[in-house]
Amino acid sequence: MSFEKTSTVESLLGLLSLGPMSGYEMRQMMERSTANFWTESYGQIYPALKRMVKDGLATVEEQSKDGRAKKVYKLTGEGERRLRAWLGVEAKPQVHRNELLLKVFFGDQALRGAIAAQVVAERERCEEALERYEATVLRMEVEHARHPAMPYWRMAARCGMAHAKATIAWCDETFAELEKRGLVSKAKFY
Amino acid sequence: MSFEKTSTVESLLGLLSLGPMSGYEMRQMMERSTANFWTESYGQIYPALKRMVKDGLATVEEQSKDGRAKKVYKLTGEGERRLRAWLGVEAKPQVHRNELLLKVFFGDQALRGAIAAQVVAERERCEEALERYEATVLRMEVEHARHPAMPYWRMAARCGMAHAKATIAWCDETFAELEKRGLVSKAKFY
DNA sequence: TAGCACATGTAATAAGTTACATGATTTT
DNA sequence: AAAATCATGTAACTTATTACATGTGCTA
Repeated sequence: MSFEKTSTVESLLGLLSLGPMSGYEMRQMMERSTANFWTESYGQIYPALKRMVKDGLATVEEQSKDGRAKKVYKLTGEGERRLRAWLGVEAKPQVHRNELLLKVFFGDQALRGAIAAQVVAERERCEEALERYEATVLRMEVEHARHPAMPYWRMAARCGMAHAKATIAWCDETFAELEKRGLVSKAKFY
Repeated sequence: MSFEKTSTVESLLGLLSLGPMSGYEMRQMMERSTANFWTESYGQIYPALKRMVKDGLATVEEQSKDGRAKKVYKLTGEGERRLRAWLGVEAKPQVHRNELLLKVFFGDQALRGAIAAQVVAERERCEEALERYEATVLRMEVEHARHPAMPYWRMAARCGMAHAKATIAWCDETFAELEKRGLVSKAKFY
């Protein structure tokens, strides 16, 4: 069993494990559940679905619900096996590029206040992410309280939330240090 | 001033702000300093350097140190301005894909013990990252104690370390929960 | 009737890795 | 003498986003 470099196909298999659905619905579902740590564009989804059918990982059925045509995909046994196999393979360590850290690293070259502004902006982004996580979990708890996968959804969300919280703490600490060093441009923050 | 989607050129400008160097040396330097949050391959570096010279962001000088030829690049005023401008632009929020979280999210489909194993593996990766960060900072403190950029290098490292620590804590908490739910395959961990 | 959500797809472009090709020098 | 490191580069391939093209059905 060999896997591609990225997990586009597997993310779709995972969604199909929750029930048959169309490419459009997959995109939507990602937006409402995994958006904080995984998304796919239509440009990836539709070609991937074609490959999946060709490879026997899913089947298609053209449905015309209310005159509106859609292609509903369904996981095959082979698809399930493939998903399970992928879930058992250790993700190999990959560098996730972090533009903020790159900017901080070269911060000595920035105009006074620029890095402090980056830190403030990052803090805001993290607060937003945290809110998104909280809203997502809350909605899921309400809509799918008894779903067997719920504990896993909660675990995944908690990891993202832990990241966000740690980054917020770092932002505060770092902003304070920049302030102590006189590297915060007053005009912008008081 | 408009920027490309990624910061390959800017990462090279940043390195050149520390002093003139060759493409090979840039790669090496990244490996020894920003490897935890930013790397570039030669396939990116060499073409980018060509573009940079063409765009007036750097100049080249062919040097033959000890009979060995190399191209040493140097930042121009325009290159400096460009770097400073980039440092002042807020990074727009991007989803960084997290394969581990995707696997946890679909963990209900995994074989017993598989997700616990993923969590254990992630914990190890984070411990390693933490060690790399500590070693990097230590080496820098020794080699460049009085470098004006040192405070920024420390800040960047501390952010990465905070991430790693937060993830380790999440791993422990999550492993404990999986254990409580009987989702750890005994054979593998005792 | 205008606009939005539903629905599927492709083409162009961008971004990035890997493997290969080449050759010098230094270390083992 | 072999292997590793220094040094530059390109070609093939993979991955991903964005914009475009097309059309239906529902809602304001």
